[in-house]
Amino acid sequence: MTSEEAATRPYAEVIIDISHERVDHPFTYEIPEEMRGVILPGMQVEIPFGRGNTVRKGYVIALDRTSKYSGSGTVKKLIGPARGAAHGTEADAVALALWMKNRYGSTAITALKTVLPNLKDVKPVTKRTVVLTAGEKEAEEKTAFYEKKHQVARLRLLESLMENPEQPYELITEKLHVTAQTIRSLEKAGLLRVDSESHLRNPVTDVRREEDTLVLSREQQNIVDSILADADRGGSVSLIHGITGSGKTEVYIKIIEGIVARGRQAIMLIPEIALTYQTLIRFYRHFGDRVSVMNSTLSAGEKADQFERARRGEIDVIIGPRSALFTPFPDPGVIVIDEEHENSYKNENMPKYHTREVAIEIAKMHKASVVLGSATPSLESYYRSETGEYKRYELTKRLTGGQLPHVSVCDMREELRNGNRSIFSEQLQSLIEDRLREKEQIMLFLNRRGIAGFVSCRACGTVMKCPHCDISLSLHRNGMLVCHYCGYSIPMPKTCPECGSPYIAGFRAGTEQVEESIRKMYPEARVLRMDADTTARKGAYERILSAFANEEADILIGTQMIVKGHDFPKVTLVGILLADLSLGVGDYRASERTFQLLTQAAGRAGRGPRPGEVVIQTYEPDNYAIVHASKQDYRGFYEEEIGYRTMMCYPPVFHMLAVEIQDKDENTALQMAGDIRELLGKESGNCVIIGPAAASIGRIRDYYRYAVYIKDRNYDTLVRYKDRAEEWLKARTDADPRYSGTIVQFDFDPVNPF
DNA sequence: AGCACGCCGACT
DNA sequence: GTCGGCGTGCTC
Repeated sequence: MTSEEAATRPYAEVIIDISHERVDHPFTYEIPEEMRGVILPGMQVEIPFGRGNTVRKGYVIALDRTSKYSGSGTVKKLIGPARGAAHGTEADAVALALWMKNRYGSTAITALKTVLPNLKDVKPVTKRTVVLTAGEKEAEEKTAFYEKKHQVARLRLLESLMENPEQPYELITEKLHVTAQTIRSLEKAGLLRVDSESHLRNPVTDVRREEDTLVLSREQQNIVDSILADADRGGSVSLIHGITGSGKTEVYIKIIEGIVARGRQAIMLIPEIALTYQTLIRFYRHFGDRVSVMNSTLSAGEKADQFERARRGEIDVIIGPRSALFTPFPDPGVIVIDEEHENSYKNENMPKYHTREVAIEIAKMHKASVVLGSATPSLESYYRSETGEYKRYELTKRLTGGQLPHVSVCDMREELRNGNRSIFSEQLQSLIEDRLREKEQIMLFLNRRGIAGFVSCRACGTVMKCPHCDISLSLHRNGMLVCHYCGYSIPMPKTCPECGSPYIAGFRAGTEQVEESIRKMYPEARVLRMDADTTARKGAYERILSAFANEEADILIGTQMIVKGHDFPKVTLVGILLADLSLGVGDYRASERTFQLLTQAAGRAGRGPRPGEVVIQTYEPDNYAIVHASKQDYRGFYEEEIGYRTMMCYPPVFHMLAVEIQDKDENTALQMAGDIRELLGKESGNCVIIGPAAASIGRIRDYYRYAVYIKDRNYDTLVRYKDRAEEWLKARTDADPRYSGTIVQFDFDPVNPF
């Protein structure tokens, strides 16, 4: 909306900065005359609110010619802008936020804050420079004057400026020991000037833009051409299914290059922790200081700076996790989602959005393209590429030279029958010995889901549990028992609190135990371990990976985190110690997750010239996820899995809404869950309802957790059920104060079990 | 969410 | 007789 147009609309629709359903609707305020045309949608404003007219913050979502308020109260005047100025890109953001509120069921204010992160409290960093304005003659006169008067601070400042007429403010106050007061008085005297320019930090430094001679294969070039042609026709959604090492990154770079050449911008999304240094360097080489990075180590202020730079058109490309999706580019042309199957693309806070869906919505608004890439696409994306909703491209050749690794499956039940009680199969042991002899590297991967370092009594079997959560406590190095959900911690007891037996000990079945076994069996091997414990310190993650890349170790032992996209050419053996552990999780995505994990882990082997070997150890060698992963057969897995999803009415064939209920009182939670089930049962004739079901973790932080699931082919139908449930909930909490403390949240197409 | 108005116990 | 407990209800 232009300023002229805004000036004709004296009423503002404002969302109050309170995240509560009872105030989650627009409030009408009158804009004082002198501010008309200044106050624009997306702007943060201060408004008087409530009986006491407390000054609160709010966000303008629309402007009107006439008051929309029909109640009996009076329309108040807003106070003014809270901070900053509107830029013009916010109108899109407001529309997106309201779309998200409706689709995912959050309050408008949390949706707005997700989409307009620059509205969160951040202090702008300004760079101030002190500039000499006095002429040479005047300056010399004044120098003599100050010298005579023994005004040493002023003298120091002026002399320094005569030598160097433009200096950073901080340099003067710190090195010269000149106070702000002195600078101000010289400014008043007209001798100098303080320039302040809001300076936006760019985390990209010291990387020279180089002529990167990327030569694409025929396969790669075809994809780039096709996607760019689509972009010129108003955009498309494409899935690139490419095996590990098939050169997806080069394709992304070339697509982005094409989009930037058309004067548009690009958003490159990567999973939470997976941004490798090598990938980054390649983007820097290509786009120089026109690219910016966003990651979790940046402060809120630095993140806001990146958004501001994007808005001003100082950069063309942003690389970052989920939150980088909301970069306010003036004309985004492509959104790339790498490793699109990753769970971190689902926001687990409100609004519980999926990055893929929001990206597609943003793309629709801007006639932009979405490019999804993965070696193991999510069932969702592959299914939509089958129905034709997305275009699909295949990258089938490994460019890095190596062939696909040889994969074998070891039945651990048989090992046990043959008297092998160690955690390594005969085959894996002999391969480890071989690789150590050959001075090649090994990765041992433990799928750790489900086994923590829990503590139990050998005498009576009591497991130490958190008193606030349905979770067993895990033993940490410092001798404390810690709950990973609420942080509760107690010192490790000497005797069992139930039976008094001293035989109480940690049941160590994690990576630590693997490390210990390896050290015992192969004392000469150099071992690195990577898990939540060893990466707790900042930078530890990168340190371990680079140590391994520099061949400072022979064996890397780790959990999920070692399989994400890192290239170690010297690795010729990957051992997956307990492949079926993630199958036991029990939600409908367990097989998909297992298949993805195994395929990605196997892909780590043989990235160099030497062929790789992969050993998958399992107790369920016939499980289809394991069988297809061992054959690196995505298509085969997909066919089988989609059959299961279809039969069971699960996503992506159906959509699923999880209504998550939490209360400190178990009966209240259960009652509410039952009532919601009944309500939804009445609403929906033919769709499938499950529940109330106890959550996978029945209690967290003293809140009892239940869920009701409802499935339907049509997403919008589920949105209607959500709206209906919200409305009903409001009435219920009004009528019965027992439920005022009950938390009810919605999760569409859940990715992680509740 | 927060603040005001409202209807019942221990204080000058 | 009043001061104040926090239980409901509204906020443009």
